[in-house]
Amino acid sequence: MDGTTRLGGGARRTTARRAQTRRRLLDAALRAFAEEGFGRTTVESVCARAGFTRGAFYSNFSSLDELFLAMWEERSARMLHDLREALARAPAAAPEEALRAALAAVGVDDEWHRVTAEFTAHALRTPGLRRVVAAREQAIRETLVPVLTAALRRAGRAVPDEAALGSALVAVHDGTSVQVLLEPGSEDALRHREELFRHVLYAYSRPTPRDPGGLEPPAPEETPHPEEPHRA
Amino acid sequence: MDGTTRLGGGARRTTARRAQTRRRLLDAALRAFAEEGFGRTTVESVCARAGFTRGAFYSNFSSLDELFLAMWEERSARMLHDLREALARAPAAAPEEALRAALAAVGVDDEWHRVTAEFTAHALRTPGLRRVVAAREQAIRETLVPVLTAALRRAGRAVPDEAALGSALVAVHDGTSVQVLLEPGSEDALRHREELFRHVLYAYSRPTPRDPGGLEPPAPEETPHPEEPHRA
DNA sequence: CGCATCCGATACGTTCCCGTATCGGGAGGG
DNA sequence: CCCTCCCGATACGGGAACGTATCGGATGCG
Repeated sequence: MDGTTRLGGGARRTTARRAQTRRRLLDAALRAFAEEGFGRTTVESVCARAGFTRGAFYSNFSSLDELFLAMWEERSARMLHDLREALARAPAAAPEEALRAALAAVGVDDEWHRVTAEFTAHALRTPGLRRVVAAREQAIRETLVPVLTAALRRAGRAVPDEAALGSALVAVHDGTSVQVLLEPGSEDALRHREELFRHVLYAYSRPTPRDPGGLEPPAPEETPHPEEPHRA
Repeated sequence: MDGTTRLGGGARRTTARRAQTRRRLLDAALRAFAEEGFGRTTVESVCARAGFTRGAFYSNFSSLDELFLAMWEERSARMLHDLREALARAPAAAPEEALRAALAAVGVDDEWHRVTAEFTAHALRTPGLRRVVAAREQAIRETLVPVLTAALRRAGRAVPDEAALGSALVAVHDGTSVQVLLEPGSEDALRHREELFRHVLYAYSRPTPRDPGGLEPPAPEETPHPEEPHRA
């Protein structure tokens, strides 16, 4: 914690303003990518926003792709962290509560969503990145699902297929986020989003017959699940 | 239908190979945008794929944005048309059947999905385009929902909120498409997608008490829907 | 306070792509 | 069969952004 790196055999030395420069570049990058779109964004644009010239950029990164990836991983990790925290804090009385906390932590941030959407599209055409995105999604699922499962169990509901619940929630989040952003002021979109989340939550769990617990069973009956007809 | 335009007062004349050129450019554009991403795609790249030089391009379009929009609208309209056709053909015995037909018509086309995803992200930053995309989504919902509703009714189920069902299905389609493409060979992703659709279909409908019809009621009971607690 | 080192600014040559202006071949019409 | 007018190819000038090489100020250390 001295602000500089040790000199140890061959290692570099100072690292003071460096970090700050990197940060400013990373922050500027988010704004640039959100406003101009990745792909239309130029090195110079990012530098201008950060108040630097390209010299600063090439001293810290070797390409726009690298900066983009670094920025995305940082924001994405931060989001995942916030999610964990929010879920840890939520007392998890009702599963609805936990889900609401998760949604609040993740939010439907316009800027961030645009960047993520475009990054995902980009990743779909770049095998290396595709794996990165897939891994992050998996991490999100694995953070979210156990907490929700626990909350559901406490509410007297069991989750037969946790993996399915996880991917359903992520899909619903992605899908409805677009809709919410496509219709800026629409209250309908937000309501539909929330409703869909609730439906999914209950569709992927069923009431545990035994141990009626103390909590009110919020609903009487269950969803169909007509065991795939297996026909075309 | 003579292949050329009438000369009437001041109108232009021929339009023979013109159409073919446009088509080749439009097709090349899809490939270019899918592979390189909109934004990284250059006019020259599109022309090269189509076997033209830039002269042909500027003679037909005034900008890449215009070509992009034209291409997207064409493909998107074609997709909507296919969807209508598939739904019209499906005898709609079971709602699952109708949904399956719809999904088959829409498909999860890698190329097309990437282009759409990026276009949507782009549209989110361009008010004019945002409205175009929103309108197209609405058209899709309005095509899909009545058919499914009818099929569900025939299967002895009523849809209380058609708008909600529509946006839920679109959201689920978008969200799960990404997942399927993120994990190329994954059978899980496909299964989860299908399962989620089924859940949504049943979660947004409930059995009609009267008129038990002739068709087997595929499931006994209903989903919770705990009337929003309205609490934070 | 002076020195070694880092780091971002500046300067430069290059590449890529744009958009326009002009040309020549070919498709229809008469 | 000629002749007109379209339309895509070619040629041209310009600008934007790239990546590198070098410089001078700042920074941290003794």
